[in-house]
Amino acid sequence: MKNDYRETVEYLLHWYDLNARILEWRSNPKPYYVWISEIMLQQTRVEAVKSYFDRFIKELPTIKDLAAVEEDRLMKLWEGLGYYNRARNLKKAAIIVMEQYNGELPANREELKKLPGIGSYTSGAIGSIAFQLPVAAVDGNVLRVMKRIAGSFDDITKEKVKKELEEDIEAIIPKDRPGDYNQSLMELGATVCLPNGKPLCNQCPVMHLCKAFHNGDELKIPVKPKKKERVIEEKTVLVMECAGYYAIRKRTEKGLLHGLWELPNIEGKLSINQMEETIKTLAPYAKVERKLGEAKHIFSHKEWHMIGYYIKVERIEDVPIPELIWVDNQSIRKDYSLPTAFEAYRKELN
DNA sequence: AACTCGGGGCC
DNA sequence: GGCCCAGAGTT
Repeated sequence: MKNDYRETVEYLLHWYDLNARILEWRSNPKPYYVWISEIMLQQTRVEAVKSYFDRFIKELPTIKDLAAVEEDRLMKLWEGLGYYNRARNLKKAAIIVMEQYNGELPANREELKKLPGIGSYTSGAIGSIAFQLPVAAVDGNVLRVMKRIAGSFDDITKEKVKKELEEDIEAIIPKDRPGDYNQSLMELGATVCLPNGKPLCNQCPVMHLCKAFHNGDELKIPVKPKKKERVIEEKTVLVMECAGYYAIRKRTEKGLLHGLWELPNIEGKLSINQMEETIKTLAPYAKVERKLGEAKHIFSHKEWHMIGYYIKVERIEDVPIPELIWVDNQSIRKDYSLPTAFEAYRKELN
């Protein structure tokens, strides 16, 4: 279904001029800054990104620096932000930009989209904000705002709906300020046209154009189907300590949190008796000192339900588990990316 | 078209 | 306890 959003342009741009938040990557929209910020902002709120962005740019001020950064350093810069493939793809793309684009991002949406980690939204965002290309940048905010304005009950998780919206936007996007128009839609979605049933319609610069508001449907839109339940995984986490050093290991190559570090852990929740039996076979001279509390960590699609044990080891040689490395707490904090999922047990390290 | 991939903030 | 967030890549 085609929608005409032409009338929104003047109101949204004017509102954006008065209400845009001051953000580092907005004040200085160099392609590299816009790129890094847009990747960080994928599925991530502005407030969470700010400090990561500043640190990242300070550490890796140019695409050349990013292309050369060491994997562990990169993961450390991303630690806690989540979706770690975003960071790996940044580096991959930076190498391609150095080798194929003379060190500068291409000012072309299709070329941008070829780079790892840059899809339809991000290519539109970088294209319009950094290069003033008249292209749409449709994210969750834009879908919500536009479907409310149109009074549309389309299922916004459908790819076709997103594609049609891109076309509708590109039909009316102002050629002199495409990046500002896209950002005005996102800014409105983030600060006024809020999700979860609390839009601030009385503050909205386009409420007179909004069919959802007119019809009293603003809480029913956007339409999304329900998500399926998360899978629950039970784990027993071991805090193994030897003279102030703690055992950690690198997670396997693929899948959840791959390539990051973790506290050693076993499938299933072991009772203290089971733990004592198990430790005999793993490390005969280790002692189960005490039970730690239970903890839960929720990912998008699974939950870890964990129990922990504090295990004391007299000599590292007594633990014949080759994949473990033994590191003091200060080094872990400085050099090893230990995901937030282990936070409850990480507190035991000192 | 469905699944995987993090973490946090807000109700 | 559930929702959603300036989504992209893989299957």
